[in-house]
Amino acid sequence: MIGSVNPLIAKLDQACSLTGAARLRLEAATAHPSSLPAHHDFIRQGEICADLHVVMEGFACRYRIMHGGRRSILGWLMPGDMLDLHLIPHAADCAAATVGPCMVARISRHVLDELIASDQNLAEAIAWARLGEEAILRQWLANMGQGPASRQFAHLVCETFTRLRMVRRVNGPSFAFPFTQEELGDTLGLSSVHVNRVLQQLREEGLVTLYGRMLTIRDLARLERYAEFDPAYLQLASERRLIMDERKEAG
Amino acid sequence: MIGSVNPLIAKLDQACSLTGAARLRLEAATAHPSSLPAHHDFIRQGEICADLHVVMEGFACRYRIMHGGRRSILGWLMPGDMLDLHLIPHAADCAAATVGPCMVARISRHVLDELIASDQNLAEAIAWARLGEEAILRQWLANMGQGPASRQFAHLVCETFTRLRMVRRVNGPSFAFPFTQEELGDTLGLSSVHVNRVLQQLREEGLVTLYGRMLTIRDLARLERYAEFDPAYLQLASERRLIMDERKEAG
DNA sequence: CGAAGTGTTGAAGCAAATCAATTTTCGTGG
DNA sequence: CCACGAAAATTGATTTGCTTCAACACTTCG
Repeated sequence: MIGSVNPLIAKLDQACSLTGAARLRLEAATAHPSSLPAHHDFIRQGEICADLHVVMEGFACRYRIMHGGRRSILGWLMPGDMLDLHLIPHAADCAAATVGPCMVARISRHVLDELIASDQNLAEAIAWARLGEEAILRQWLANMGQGPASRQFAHLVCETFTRLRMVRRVNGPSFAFPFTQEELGDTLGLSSVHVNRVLQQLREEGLVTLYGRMLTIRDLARLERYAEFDPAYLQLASERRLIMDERKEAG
Repeated sequence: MIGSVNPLIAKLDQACSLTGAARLRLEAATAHPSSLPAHHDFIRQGEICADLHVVMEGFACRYRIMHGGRRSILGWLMPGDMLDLHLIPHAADCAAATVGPCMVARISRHVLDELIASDQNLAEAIAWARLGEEAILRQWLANMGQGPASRQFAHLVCETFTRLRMVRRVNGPSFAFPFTQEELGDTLGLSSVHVNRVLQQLREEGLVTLYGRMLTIRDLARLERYAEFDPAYLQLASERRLIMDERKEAG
């Protein structure tokens, strides 16, 4: 299953049904991703990069080194996710690195401009993708630091599972999960020791297990309740259709 | 001083020097803000609002009611800040409310589209404003939950002071600060009791005092060091000029 | 003037950090 | 393939920052 679907197309198509021509253009633009090893920085903080990166396979993250040496992970990037989607080249306010081995495509600003100019629908889909990106960021802000750590982690798992499903990267209850406990700690603002205890707790409660680099959801419904997870913020795409319909009725 | 400068124009002009015509258009679009009382909701969560709101005077915030009744404040809005800057109408993922009394202008999507179409420079300035918005959001995520609560609060004060300065809303060391301790707690994810103790600590250290609804910075340099505050993320505007210069040299 | 909202203080409890030691897993070269 | 060293996971003991609960003072406003 993995690799069988272009994740970028899957994601954008969910926002605005793409034409065949648009699919072909996207397919061409992402046809030759580079294969990066685990823990490889591909955007440095402060670097001005005009090009767009697209994660095609594996996990990457955005992070920043804080005063005192502590690392803070500010976002996870999964297949179909774009980096620096802003239409303006600017200095990166945080670095980006792979977590496990990754496939990352690079689209030059020039090609991106062409893509957007060529297809109104595609331009709109990209705008929606950016909106979704922002929604996730705000959700992280709301999630982190609120309630017990086990709930926060459970929420993160629910989000990840949903995002992966949207780009057809899971179908069963398990998926590859290359984060170390220390990296999870850097994400949630917890010590790795405490992450370990949280994982044990969730395993004992029969919600989630993490063996090797494989995460398994034991009881999705209970996990979502436990995490207080509401997938609405990830489903801007379907919401969009509601809005379009409303407009037609109004106009 | 307060009210003497249109904060939206001040902000956008910092990103891309505006033409006289653009200033006039912005002035006209924000000429009749409505005056809202304190603690007044003006965007409800889930509401689909196509129009753009601009805070012209006072503080507002974005918030969400969490499972369990707790309120989480996800952003502060100050003079010159725009809400729903996305170019797409969509369901709000969090509510917006005034904190103290506020002046809020409303720009219809129609007028906004005209503004953007009329002036390339203005369109670019708005894109930069959105970039700045995102940078602040990411900074909040990095700030909250990292290090002691007193540092987090100090950082918030530094950011607020800098943002207000950029729109000419302060010149001395003091400024109006209408937040209750409970609202500060909802912002930082702390109990109001602990906020109270943090405030006392910062006062004892001679960094910040908060009397009535007026905040005074006693020692800015020390406060910034204490907060580990780096204003870079707020200065995308000046950075922009660097990038433009680079381009000219390259091209 | 009374009532509600806000700020202040103290005491007790708890979640998570920290420190430190041990085991397990993993990657690599012999 | 096994042996080795390094990275990651696990466990226990201790400490601390923050929460919660509760009472009380102060302010603001109807």
